[in-house]
Amino acid sequence: MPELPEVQTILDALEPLVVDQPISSVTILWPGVVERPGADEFQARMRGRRVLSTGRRGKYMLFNLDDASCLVMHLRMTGEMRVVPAAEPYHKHDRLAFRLADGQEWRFKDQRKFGRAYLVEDSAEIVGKLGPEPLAERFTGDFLRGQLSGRTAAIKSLLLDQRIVAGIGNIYADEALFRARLHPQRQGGSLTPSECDALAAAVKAVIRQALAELGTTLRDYRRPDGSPGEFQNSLQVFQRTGEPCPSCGTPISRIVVGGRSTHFCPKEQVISRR
DNA sequence: AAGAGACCCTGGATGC
DNA sequence: TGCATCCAGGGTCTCT
Repeated sequence: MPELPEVQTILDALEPLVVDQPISSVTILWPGVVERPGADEFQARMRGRRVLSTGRRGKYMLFNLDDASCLVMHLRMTGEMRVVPAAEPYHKHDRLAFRLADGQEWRFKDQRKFGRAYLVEDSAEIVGKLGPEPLAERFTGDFLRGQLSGRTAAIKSLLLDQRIVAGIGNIYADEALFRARLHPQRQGGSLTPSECDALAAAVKAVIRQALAELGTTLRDYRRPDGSPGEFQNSLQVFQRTGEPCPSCGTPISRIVVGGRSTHFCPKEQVISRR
């Protein structure tokens, strides 16, 4: 499932292939992929456009276009981006394709049809309500403490709330909570200042490492050249149920928090001390 | 306002 | 072997 490190890795590979290439035609293979405007208008307005630069906010990809509009895309669960020769047959799960001037085709493939494209005048229409980037200077323990104040929901659920911090999904939430040695069901507002500091630092560290290792490939995530990431080899708790905690050897537990599978060390991540 | 749960989807895994 | 059911989860929506 693409989270911040996967989205950034994909964008880094995609950028040199799509920037400055006029889009000569747009093929919508499944109309539901276009969230706004309507499919016909999307097709008409994208034709002839050129990507000037790319960007990212949380898990959203931003493609800044030459008419000052912005193509915003979200991969959700199973979205993939590839750039292939235009003559290559479509895959069953291809949903959207942009024909580029150099004869290549930029394709969006998405088995489960959760991914979306938005063509907007201002990207803030889509990403305006997101919290800070985890690697931003303003994402600190103090900031986190302010956001968590009074909140009774599980810290795991709050880490997944994109309005608090943008880009974290199920994998990195579990990994960060393990690194900070916090139980995923701790109430957000119960975290002490030092625990907030530790959690903010853990989030930054896990995101930095996952970026360096080009993301986590468990199933569907692929870089645009088809190769997998490497962070799956660095996972300490995620999807390691029953395997020994890398720190103390206790078998990793799996529970459901906020409807999401959650993995943690039951000995080192406890709800209350003593 | 905040929190909990449903919903959207497909296909792989599991169970009978 | 074949069929039904469960499960994965990001974001949005509804309900309380």
